[in-house]
Amino acid sequence: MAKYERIADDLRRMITTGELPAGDRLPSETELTAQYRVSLPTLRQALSVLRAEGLIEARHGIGTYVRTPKQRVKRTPERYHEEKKRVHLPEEQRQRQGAVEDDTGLSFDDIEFSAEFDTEPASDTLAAAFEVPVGTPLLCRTYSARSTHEDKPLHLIHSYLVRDVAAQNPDLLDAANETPTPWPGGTQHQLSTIGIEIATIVEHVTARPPTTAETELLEMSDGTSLICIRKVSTDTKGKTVEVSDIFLPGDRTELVYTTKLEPWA
Amino acid sequence: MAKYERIADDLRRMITTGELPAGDRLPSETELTAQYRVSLPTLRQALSVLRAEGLIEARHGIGTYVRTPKQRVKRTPERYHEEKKRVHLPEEQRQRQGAVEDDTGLSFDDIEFSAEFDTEPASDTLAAAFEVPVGTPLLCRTYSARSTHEDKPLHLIHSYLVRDVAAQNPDLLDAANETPTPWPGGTQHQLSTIGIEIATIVEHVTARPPTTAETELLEMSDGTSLICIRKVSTDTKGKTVEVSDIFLPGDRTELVYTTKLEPWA
DNA sequence: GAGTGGTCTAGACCACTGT
DNA sequence: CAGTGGTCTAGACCACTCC
Repeated sequence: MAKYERIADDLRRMITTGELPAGDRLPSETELTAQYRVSLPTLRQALSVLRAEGLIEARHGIGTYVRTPKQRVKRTPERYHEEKKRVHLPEEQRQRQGAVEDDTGLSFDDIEFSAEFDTEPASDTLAAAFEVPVGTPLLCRTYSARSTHEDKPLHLIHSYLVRDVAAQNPDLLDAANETPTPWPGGTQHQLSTIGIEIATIVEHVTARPPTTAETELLEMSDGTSLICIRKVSTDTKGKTVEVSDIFLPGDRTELVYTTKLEPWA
Repeated sequence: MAKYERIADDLRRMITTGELPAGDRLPSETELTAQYRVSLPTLRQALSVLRAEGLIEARHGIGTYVRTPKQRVKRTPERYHEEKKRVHLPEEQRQRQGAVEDDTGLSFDDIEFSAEFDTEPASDTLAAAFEVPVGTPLLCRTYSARSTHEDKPLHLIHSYLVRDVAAQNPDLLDAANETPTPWPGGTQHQLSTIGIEIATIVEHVTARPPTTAETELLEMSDGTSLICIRKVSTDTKGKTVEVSDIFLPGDRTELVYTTKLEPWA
């Protein structure tokens, strides 16, 4: 077994048994090289393993610390039921309760919101989902949200609509209607303005390491995973009307799905 | 910007644009050091970034390759409905169709199954879930499955039951009844033998990098995430009767959850 | 045996943080 | 300023794979 693996195993054991409690500072790199009788690069390789596993966190100029688990924001499909119920409420009520607030438990005023609109030709997979030719213009809306109290983004969303369909209500094409506050009532209300009722939402959940760009956008630390949800919304006739890619920081998110089974006769 | 970041960015661009297609071999490390005019450790740092992102894969003694995306096994809560329906079928039918087969589309004979039973004192979180005192003996059952055709495990599961409850049917305590083939009809049938009917299943989904031990157990490669599902099953009276921790390789799994919304009046 | 990636060393300098 | 982690070098040897 390699030296760096032995060191990583030893430190991991100390962390998981609580010998090195969460939040504690590890000895400095030079101290650890002396302790384990290895060169600095070798020691750093051991630390990089633990960093990749999310066990420790290095703070430049300060020290290396045992990471403390983050409070997780729960996200359930209940939000979609609530969003649908809100569609026919008066605007004032729609405005005060949005989907983001459902998830986070934060109030409307605590959330910083940003939206950016763009038009893109449909890729293979998106064209297939919408059942339109590849290259069909899609309205691509990019949303992000962050709490004003906490320092990190809550999510990053790319939402796709067929542009010609969305254009039936020109207000839907203008990002200005979602800046600085989101459209009151969310996407389901937006679609209702062009006669669309969402009947089914399917979420496809995957997870992978973030790219460096995603790490920066979501301000994720090393040793965390990115949860990706492809959300496909279909109307009452079974036609796909919206596709969203939702990116969530894996160390701060928990998805909750409830299945109710039919009772035996 | 650091040299290794420039190199990683350059190679990442070539991969994502298709200039370096999936499956292609990268130039050798010595070639790349010459090309980018850097030392070997610096170049290797650049490659380690891309490996952590899951973009490339090094094969010792052969070369470094652009990774090809894996076929994902879909997993939906539909399995739980099917499992419940099967409980009252005759054993022969139960045996030929198990939950693992539902997920993978593989037939009964293509799956290699292993089970190991153990008794553990309840931890804080498990005790809270079962509403029993901390330290109460729990039956901990560890399952894993792999396809006989493919080479990698499909999942790793720890299933917990209160030991005294399970002991009402001594067959449930004996791993021999699940080796080499799983209990016909799965956990829901097992619980039915002691008068328990599952009414609700809640899945809590999180994702994180695997530890080195988990990487080995599930034969995951670098640059992949671990999907963790804590599955809590409650009976018709709302009592928690089973808790499972399900671990899935993030690069080979897709979770699919469908939400049907109530129509507007 | 030739070529590949994996490990390790000793030492240097830089960048960040706190005092 | 001192102490910390971040980057980089030149060079060595090992382990694996293929011919």
